[in-house]
Amino acid sequence: MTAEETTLLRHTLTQVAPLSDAAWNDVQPLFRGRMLAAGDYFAQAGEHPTELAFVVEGALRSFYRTDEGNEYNKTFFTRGTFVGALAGLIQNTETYINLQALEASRLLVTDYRTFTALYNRHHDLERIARRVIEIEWVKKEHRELRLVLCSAEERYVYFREEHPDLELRIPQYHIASYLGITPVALSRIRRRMVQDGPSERQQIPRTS
Amino acid sequence: MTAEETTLLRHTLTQVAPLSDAAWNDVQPLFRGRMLAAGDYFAQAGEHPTELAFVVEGALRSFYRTDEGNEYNKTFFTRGTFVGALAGLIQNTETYINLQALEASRLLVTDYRTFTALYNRHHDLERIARRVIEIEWVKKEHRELRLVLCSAEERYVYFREEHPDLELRIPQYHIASYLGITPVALSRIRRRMVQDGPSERQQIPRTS
DNA sequence: TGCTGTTCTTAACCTCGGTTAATGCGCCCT
DNA sequence: AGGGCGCATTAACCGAGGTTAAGAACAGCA
Repeated sequence: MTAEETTLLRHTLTQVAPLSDAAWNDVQPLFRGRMLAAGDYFAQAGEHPTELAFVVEGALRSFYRTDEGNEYNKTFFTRGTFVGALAGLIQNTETYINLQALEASRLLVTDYRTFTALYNRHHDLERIARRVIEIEWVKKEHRELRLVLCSAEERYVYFREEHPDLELRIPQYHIASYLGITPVALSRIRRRMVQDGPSERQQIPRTS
Repeated sequence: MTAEETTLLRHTLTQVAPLSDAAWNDVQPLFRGRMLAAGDYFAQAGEHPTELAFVVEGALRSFYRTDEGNEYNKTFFTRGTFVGALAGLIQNTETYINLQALEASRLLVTDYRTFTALYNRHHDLERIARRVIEIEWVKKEHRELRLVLCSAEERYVYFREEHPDLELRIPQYHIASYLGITPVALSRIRRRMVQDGPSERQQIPRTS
């Protein structure tokens, strides 16, 4: 773990709510650096997840795989975000979500139970955790509204605004899966957009 | 506020995580009873929300209204649940969500800022808040998966399992809106189901 | 009793996205 | 150079759900 990496982690935590030096001194040694190659899994459906990570470099996706083997990309994770099989960690159950590196990625990894145990000693840390999950909840609400109220083309435009860097780094079928459509449909949409120009879209409140 | 009402509130909080008597003694006086008639609003889009409520009796819906006046029912709230324009409360901004009573409803209402200020004095209260929002996050994840991976018919079946009491109490167009379809489509689905019997459905992990 | 408003149903037509399959393109390998 | 592979595109067809509009059932009420 380089100084730059821990600084990014500390900075990210502090941005959410104040973090005391005492809490940080307990938090910092819990994390270990880890490299993932493209295609490597950080968590797999059916496993009981135990780890939480912070992305320093690279990109990951969380996805759900149906019984028939279809995949739905739920979220993309890039530099400065936390990644983990949250539902499994929170409920202390097996996860049904897969977490996979889309490219070579650098993570800071901690044991989730050990981390949350610190909440007892450091109230400020639990406050940060509360704020983080609240913010994530709001993001989920926005995503829900887009899924229901926006066309696939509108969702595609939003994706490009949300992840301007990602579009060129990952294959289009991953983007299609994130939008909840097939690669064929995304290709049609892209053609329509270059021919006719992007059409007007619903104003769904923005995250951040 | 009757004793039965405060008992339900305390019981609901305690189920999430331990609640000290000291914290409860500070929490309890913050809440005031309020009745809503069917159709009354607890929060309206464009307002800056300040209140959080606990449903003791009745039913409410949260919904988003598009620029064209179309409504999408995001959630139903019934006895024993918390209701509020969460995104607005959390981010201290105007809300884009409406909260409306679907039938005569009894709420216990508190000022959100006053309530969250208690987190400073009572760590256990902030823990409960963290757990509550975590659980809500998991519910949102499940809803997202259903929206993307399940057909309208499958979502309808899930709705009936999730709210077995509600189906008979509220008009079908509210259910259709919750499912993200039109009343016409729901009517078609209902006919298909009584004729052919409900079809097989995707196994999306259950909430609760 | 009839009028009115609300909700649900049904039918006819249309659109968007799914499905399947063929084609093309770039890239890696030997 | 040639073969193979992964990915994007395109076309043809299909089906779920949207749209519009017309009835049916029912309740409230003068």
